Amino acid sequence: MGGEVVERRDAAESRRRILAAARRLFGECGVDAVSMHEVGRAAGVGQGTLYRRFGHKGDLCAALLGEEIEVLMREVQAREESELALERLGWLLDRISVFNEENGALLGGMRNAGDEERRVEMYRNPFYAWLRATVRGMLDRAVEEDEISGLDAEHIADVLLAALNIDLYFYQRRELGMDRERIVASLNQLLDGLRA
Amino acid sequence: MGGEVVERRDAAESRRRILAAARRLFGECGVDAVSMHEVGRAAGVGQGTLYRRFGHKGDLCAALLGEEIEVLMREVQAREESELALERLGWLLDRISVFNEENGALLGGMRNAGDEERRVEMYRNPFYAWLRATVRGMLDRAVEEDEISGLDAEHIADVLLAALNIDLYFYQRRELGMDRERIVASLNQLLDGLRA
DNA sequence: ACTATAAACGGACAACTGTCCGCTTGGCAA
DNA sequence: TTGCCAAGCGGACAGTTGTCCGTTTATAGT
Repeated sequence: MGGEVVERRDAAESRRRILAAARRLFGECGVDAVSMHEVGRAAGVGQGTLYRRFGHKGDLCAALLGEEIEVLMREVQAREESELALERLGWLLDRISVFNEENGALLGGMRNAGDEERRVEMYRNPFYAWLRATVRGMLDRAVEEDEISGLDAEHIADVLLAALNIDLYFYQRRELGMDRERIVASLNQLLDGLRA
Repeated sequence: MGGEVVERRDAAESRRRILAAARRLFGECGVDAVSMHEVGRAAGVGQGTLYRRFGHKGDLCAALLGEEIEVLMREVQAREESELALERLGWLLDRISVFNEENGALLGGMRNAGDEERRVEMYRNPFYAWLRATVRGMLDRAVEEDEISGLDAEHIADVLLAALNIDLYFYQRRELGMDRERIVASLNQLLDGLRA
């Protein structure tokens, strides 16, 4: 196992240049206004090289989010076992809304998809899988500790995350004028309803 | 008011031909495998004509769904006032899951989007707006009648609909192996938690 | 019937995505 | 050091989306 072959030096350099160029261009012009060709040109690599590393713009966004995601994961792990599971879950939902506020552009970039395969790919993404497993774990724990009862934790984990998906979130924030606190509070009320 | 100018005869004929061609091609090859140019060619109209009527493939899918949507709307209206609001809502969620099963391909086509504008457009779509208003109305009614209490109906309406969005639905059905009944039952449990 | 004109038409075109493939090169083994 | 070759590279290219604009046509008014 662990057949991980190390990346060749030129390949690592290309990856670094691509990510740097993408970070700069996305920041300056917005994700949607930058084409993959522009990223390649700015990074000084050809299309083949670009697409070899990142199959599409969403991959690039996901890679750029990597660092932020690790911060989030560490914060979650640091809280482990420190309080009631349901309170930790409430905190996580709040934290995800903050993540949305801070990383909306890249999260949005990950959701651009031209066919069903791409759209479903979102849910297979390791970040989503981790969130899903984490939320589900908290729900399971809350059931074990008799904080709540009678729910399908696997399904409800998806429901809670769907409620915070970036497209809906932006729509609610910008077009419906809801604020972050209201959205989080409403989800917490929903969880409260499950209290045993 | 009602400044509705009638569609010119040639325009109406084009629309008819486009919808017929799209219905056939989407049915035969799947929405994603058919390009807008192919639809135009099959319909015997140019690109200009095609895009004049339907700004993008999602519009075309929405138009093809029109009839099914009207059936759904009439069914909902027929149930009006016939029972407790919360039961009507439970029924509607079940009905939406059936709609997903039957119209997944076209619903999916409406979600293909290459930028944020397009992604948010989904929520402005009249069908979504109607669903949203309907679910919210049922929740408001349930609060009035003291069936439930303490919830943000406007927000929860979006949550319930997000829980049934076609991408998540397909993922749960096909990759997680959940069945329709389980998904609907879990949402109903969630609603039960809100009972006063 | 005739004319004016707004609406509709169609296809060329520009931009973007993603793939393919022949050339180049880093790194290992002899 | 040399030679090998898998990995990497780049840019041409095919397919798609969506726009633009010169031409045609339905229809209302005379």
